Amino acid sequence: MKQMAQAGQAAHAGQTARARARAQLTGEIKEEARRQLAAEGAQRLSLRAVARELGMVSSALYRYFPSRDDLLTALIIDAYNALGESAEQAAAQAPTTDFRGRWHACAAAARAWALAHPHEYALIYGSPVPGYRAPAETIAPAGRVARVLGTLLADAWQASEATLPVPPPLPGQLAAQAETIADLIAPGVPGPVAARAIIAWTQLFGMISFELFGQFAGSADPADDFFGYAVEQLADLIGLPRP
Amino acid sequence: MKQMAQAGQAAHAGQTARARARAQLTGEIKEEARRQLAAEGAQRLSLRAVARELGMVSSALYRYFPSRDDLLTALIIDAYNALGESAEQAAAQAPTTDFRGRWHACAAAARAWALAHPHEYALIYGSPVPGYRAPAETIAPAGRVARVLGTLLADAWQASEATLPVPPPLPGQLAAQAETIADLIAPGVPGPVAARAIIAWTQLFGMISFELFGQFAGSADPADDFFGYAVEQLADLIGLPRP
DNA sequence: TGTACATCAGTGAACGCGCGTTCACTGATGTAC
DNA sequence: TGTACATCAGTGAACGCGCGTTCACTGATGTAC
Repeated sequence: MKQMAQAGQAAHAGQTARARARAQLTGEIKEEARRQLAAEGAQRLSLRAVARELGMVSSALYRYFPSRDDLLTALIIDAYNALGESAEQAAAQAPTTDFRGRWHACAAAARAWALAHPHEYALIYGSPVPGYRAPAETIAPAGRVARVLGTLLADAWQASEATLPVPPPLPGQLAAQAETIADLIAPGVPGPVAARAIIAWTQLFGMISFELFGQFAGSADPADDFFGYAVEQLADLIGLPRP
Repeated sequence: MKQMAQAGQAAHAGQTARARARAQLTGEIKEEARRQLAAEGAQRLSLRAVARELGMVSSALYRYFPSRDDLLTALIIDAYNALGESAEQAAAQAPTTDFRGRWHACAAAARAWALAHPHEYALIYGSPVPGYRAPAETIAPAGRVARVLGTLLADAWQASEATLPVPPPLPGQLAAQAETIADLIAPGVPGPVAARAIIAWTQLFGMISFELFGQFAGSADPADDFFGYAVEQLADLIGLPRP
């Protein structure tokens, strides 16, 4: 029995049956919670409903998540990771030296993911859930899309340092903030360029939110062409070379 | 008695005591609801708590608002109007021909209002409240900030038609959408310029939302300088003449 | 100007709902010797 | 290899809460003649 467990597949190596069951049920709980989140939105997500759907008693969930907020946190982290992964993979499809292509792919993937998972998007980029404070573990996953942008910008800068234009110096605190960000996710890129990348990043999610939350009704809706156009303008703003 | 009422102040002219009492209580209900909204957020706003605070029985509120959603709608309209009015007034402070000044003032006022009323801002620009559908009466108030931008843009365009650059034509559906918007709020402005104004408008609220919802933590926080810088970049993008 | 009737505001009780969380418990799984 | 004890998962009942909305009612305000 013990030998069987030890000789099991790599994923289960060394795990007892109990540990395996626990891992699987934890996954199932998150899956069901995600389903309800997608169907109803974050504030309608309840532990009791999740338990009901899984055929368990509600108190049993407390063996897996110490409170509703912890379940929410897990979903938030998953959402950031899913969005980030989708942006990373899309950007990786474009040729490494096609910086504009990478940026367009990243932006389009983020938008597509958001449109496909509106409630999960709202959970991470919408109004904060009242009474909930995001713990530190969410920070890293939350930065993945920005990192994609930072990386391709750094690559672009390194590839054509001499030909890219450097914008004028930045005002006040922004100079230091932009340098910090550049050091962190786009090493080698000058602050003024990084500041414009922050604009692009903000604009990207601003557009997605507007589209998803219905603010484009009567203007840029449907937003496909507007989105593409704006992304192109942002590429110009941060100085990505035209192919 | 009747004569007194008829000879009353203009605001009350022709109103019976009952009608006046009704108008005032309606106002007090909204005020208290706004207080709770500001303190706790939209999903914690409850009819019962409002009634309690006003010393009424909860069912009495149904004489004033047929349901919780109707109260929410009233608050949404008020919020759009307060934000819009504050942007309009700020923009009107700048000299009419200082188009950049008007844009900066409008943007700064919108941001200031949002920071001062975070939950009201979240109510109108955050994730939609699940199960709630905004009725048509919210559309006009929702457009007031955009209208400020449209008006100053139209003014700028009219004042210096010859010297402003016209961007290249727009792709796909966007051309028609931009023309429609221009006709509606910025008559005389070419579509490609209007499209960039939509970008500016999106970016404005994208930044405010990011700041309010905590996404700038670790990058552009505090966001004062970043905000001013971005607004300036947007002025360049839409081609507002430098003073 | 006074009276009869209609309208309306506010009351208090009730309906029916769902929620998060705690707690003492049973029985199965895992571990140490 | 077998036994004794410790750990853990899941149960079922309960606590205490607050919510939106309905309904029959009382008494005050307004209106028509």
